Amino acid sequence: MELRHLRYFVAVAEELNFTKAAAKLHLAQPSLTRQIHNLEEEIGVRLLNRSKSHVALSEEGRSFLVDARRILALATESILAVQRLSRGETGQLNIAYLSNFDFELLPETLKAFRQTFPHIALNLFDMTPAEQFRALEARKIDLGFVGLRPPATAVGLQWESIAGHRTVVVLPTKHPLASRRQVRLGDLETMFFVGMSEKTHPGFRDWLNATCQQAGFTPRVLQDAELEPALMIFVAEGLGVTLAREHIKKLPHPGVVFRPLVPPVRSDYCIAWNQHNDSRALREYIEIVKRLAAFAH
Amino acid sequence: MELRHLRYFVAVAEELNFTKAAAKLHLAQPSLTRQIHNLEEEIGVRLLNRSKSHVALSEEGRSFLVDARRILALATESILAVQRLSRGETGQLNIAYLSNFDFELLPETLKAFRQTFPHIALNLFDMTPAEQFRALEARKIDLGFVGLRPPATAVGLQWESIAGHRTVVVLPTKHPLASRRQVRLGDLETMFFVGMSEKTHPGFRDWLNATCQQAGFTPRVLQDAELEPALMIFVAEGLGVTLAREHIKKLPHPGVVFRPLVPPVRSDYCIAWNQHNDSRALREYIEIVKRLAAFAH
DNA sequence: CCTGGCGATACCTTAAAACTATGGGTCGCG
DNA sequence: CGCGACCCATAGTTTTAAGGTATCGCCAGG
Repeated sequence: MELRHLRYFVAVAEELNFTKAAAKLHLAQPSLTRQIHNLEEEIGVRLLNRSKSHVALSEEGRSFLVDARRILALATESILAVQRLSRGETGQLNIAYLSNFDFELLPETLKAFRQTFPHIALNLFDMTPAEQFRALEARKIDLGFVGLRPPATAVGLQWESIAGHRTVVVLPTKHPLASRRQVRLGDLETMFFVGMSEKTHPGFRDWLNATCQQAGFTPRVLQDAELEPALMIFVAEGLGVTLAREHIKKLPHPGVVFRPLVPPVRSDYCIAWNQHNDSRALREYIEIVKRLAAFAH
Repeated sequence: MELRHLRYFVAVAEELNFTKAAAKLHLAQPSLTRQIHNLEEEIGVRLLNRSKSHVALSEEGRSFLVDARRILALATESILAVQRLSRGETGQLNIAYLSNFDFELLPETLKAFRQTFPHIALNLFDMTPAEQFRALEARKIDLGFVGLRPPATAVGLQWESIAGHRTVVVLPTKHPLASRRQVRLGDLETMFFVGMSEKTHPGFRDWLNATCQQAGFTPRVLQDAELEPALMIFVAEGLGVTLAREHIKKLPHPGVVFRPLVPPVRSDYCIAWNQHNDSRALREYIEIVKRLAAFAH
């Protein structure tokens, strides 16, 4: 059975006259007769009762007509839907971010995107970087504001740095260095550090090591936190110091102070996506992020 | 676009390999390639991303795949459904009756039908005879327990008498004839009658006239009732007498008595259906009614 | 009883689906 | 690094089946 058979059957059912239905289909009447016969033969059910000079739907024909119309409507609607999708008139974009480490670029770019592509649904998900990497690999989300560079274990991901944030030192209030207005990276060489767990922030340790290496030392990490609030608690309790992007200041915590580094140290903020993701909405959104990121510098 | 294109596309989408998909479809690979190309060209959307030696679904392809599967499933399900219908495994039978004038044959036949065709849905509707005739013409119902013979105005209806019910006289308690154990039809010649309205019981007047004609007179009808309970009230109030099938006794009413006719007069009880209705369930049901009706004699 | 309209049938034409053969590219393995 | 296996695309041919023409037979209406 092909859609053609359904189209022909619906036409005959509407006209109840093979000759007229054939004309409407721009078809010769015998061709139509034959196709309907073929259809009835294939499904093994008489759909039309033909007395000489009169055609009527059988009970089965009436029932099948409903289904035939539904199938045809679904087919044309599916074509239109996929065409709309390819023209970018519909679609969705699933974006993940880390609520504890959000910054202006996310709402700005969402607003800009929504203006240009108002018909694309934007879905936001709050995930840790590790969750984002998994979701990107599984194509559950299209783009993640991961911050950290994707670790080597996350295959197939593409990333781009969209900002160079100032790095600050996070200290307990009662820490000797807290009295200074600014801190040199080398001052931290002898300190114990707290960090983010690799389970939730894969690549954090690499980043911390690489950053400290600029001052020629490897940080000694005593304790890992799974989420940012826990990190602040650990620092406040004096378990160690840590480095973080300046945006951590938006998460103030009693017993914790932030001090700028001299000379300033910048750390990348990355977005990541699946390199096999050919979503047009994604491409457009990345363009917007890049443009606004460049503008912000 | 034909269902073939969808079948082929789904196969390729499942295998992500033209050669294997072609084998699964018992098809040469170039044919499959061409059909997919044709499909993409017709709808104007790239559904598959082919790098040399790798096939992947595009975003549009993923979306279209869902629809394609739905359409194919609907198509096969529709065929199965209409086949079940033609085998009598499914279907429905809409039957109307007059609740005020019901008799044993209805529940008996329903029970017998349900035993033989347990998968056919039986829908019952309470309608006046006039409503039943209209519904039969409009094919809203398949069969009506109309009682009366279809009037000439109801075209395309077929009917059959399934019982010859005894006719009784309906009298006010205080009526002179009420004191008799039985009444002759001729005794009613001088009486005033109440009857059923032609609006709700088309053909009632014809039946009443034809019955009285057996005694050589034409009844003088003073008042019409739209429903049976109203008829009983009118008789009780002394507006007139009337004739009815014996089953009217199931509707006792204070101030009303029933008296048999001597010699007995029988009146047909008819079922009616649309002569163009080729429903298998209907045919089977009529057979059951005829069989049980013959048995009841 | 004839005529017009309709569907079925027979036979032919044409379009397109399917096949074979083959090319050229990529990937993986030795 | 090169060879072979695999894979999709293309070209040309065959085959299938959809579409067209002519015509028949049959009912319905005049």
